[in-house]
Amino acid sequence: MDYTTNYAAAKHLVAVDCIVFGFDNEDLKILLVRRPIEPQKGDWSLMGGFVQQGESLDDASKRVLYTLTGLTDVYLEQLYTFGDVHRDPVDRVISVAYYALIKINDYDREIVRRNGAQWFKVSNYPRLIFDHDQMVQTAISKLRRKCRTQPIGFELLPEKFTIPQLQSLYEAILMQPLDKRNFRKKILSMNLLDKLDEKDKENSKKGAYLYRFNREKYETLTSNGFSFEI
Amino acid sequence: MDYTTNYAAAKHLVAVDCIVFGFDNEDLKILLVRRPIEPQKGDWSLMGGFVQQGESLDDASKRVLYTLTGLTDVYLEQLYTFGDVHRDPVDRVISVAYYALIKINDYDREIVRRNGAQWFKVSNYPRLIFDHDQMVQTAISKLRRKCRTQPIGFELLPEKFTIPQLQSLYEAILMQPLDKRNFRKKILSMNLLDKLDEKDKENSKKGAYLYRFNREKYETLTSNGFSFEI
DNA sequence: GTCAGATATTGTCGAAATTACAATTATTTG
DNA sequence: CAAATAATTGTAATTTCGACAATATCTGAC
Repeated sequence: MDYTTNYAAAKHLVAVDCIVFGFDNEDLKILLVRRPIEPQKGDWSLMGGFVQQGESLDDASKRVLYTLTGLTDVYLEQLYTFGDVHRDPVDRVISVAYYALIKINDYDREIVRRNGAQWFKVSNYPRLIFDHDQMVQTAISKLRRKCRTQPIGFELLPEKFTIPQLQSLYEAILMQPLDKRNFRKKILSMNLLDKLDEKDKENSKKGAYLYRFNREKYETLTSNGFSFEI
Repeated sequence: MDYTTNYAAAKHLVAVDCIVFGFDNEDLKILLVRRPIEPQKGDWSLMGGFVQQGESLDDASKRVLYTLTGLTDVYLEQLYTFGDVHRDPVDRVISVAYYALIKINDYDREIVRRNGAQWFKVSNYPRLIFDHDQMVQTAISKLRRKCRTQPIGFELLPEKFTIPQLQSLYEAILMQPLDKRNFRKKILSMNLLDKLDEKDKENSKKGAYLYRFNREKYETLTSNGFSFEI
């Protein structure tokens, strides 16, 4: 910041809003809440909260996410800051949007229920308050771009997952079908997955082998110039 | 934003800081100013200013850039919001960083001189106040990533430019030499440049043909599924 | 006016990556 | 044991990428 203008300093309300993504082996979803106060009480919205004195933006986003899901230590990244003067029709509020990638069954269902939260497909979710729809679209774009060059998709899957599960995750994010043989070839050729001796039999009669993402391998390869690419 | 927490609202100083990039046919550069007030008066810093009541973030960044360079209508994009509590040792200030790409000879030299501004190579610039160094590094990373998939490099070149000029811009941003034949082949194969009948003779005896980026062609191609890639 | 110097411009070939495409395997259930 | 379901595997054609060097054009010096 700087003091090089002739303008007097002005203080602002600053909020964080969280786009929480999950994947249910079928669709990419976002977690929405019903706004508990006026104006627009009861309308669907992102989960948010004001940044406190002595609280960093990252800490505020973690707090908001914890309040909603009971989760800590999840993938959480700053997305964009929305600062139009009238984005909130009542007060002028600058909002820093964050997006989180969570394993959809890991959150505390009780806390979520208490918050009136609900999962919606990103392909079909209700009208949101203010500019929250723009936030969601920005987040989807970013996720779609980023998942191609960074191994962040795994944040949306359980620890152990199958190749077809991983493929359908990518298909849901990218909104396009992928070739089974080519997908498997590519992902396995990167040598980032450890094949386990277990099979998942929930989704097929034959059963599919489970794999685990090996972050250490990823970091070793990356430091040697490797770059992830789907 | 939301009111769903038990915390009382707190207001914050919000600033914008601008990383201004230029290219002098040789090096990628940033424009820095000397901080005019205490603390750390006289130290090098990014140009910044506080966000006013009734002023959007985008407008604030445009104002700061205009104050520094006299320019309007330049490429200006939000980068990241820096919100650590003690990033400014005196006051708690949340800063939204923007980066600008300008044609290095287009700015008003008088205004720049009055601001005590100076261009520095991104490969060698002085220590900056607060977390401004982190801002610059974040901006360079973003530029390096983005210039490969979006035609933003042209913002740093004059209206008319030669292929070797364009190549040395990319070499400066990416910090790696590129093959002349392959570069020319690739860029021309995209059909985004109009070849002019003029030559630039400043930089060589033979002279190099001038080209112009054709934004309409780019948009047509893009809407047909084309994607820019260096 | 000729030569040296400097940069612009052009093409080919082998390697690597990408794409398209279909049969077989393993298991469960009726 | 037949049918149904999803997982798993390979190959060939195409395209893209990367490496690599000779020629063209102009200026300025002599």
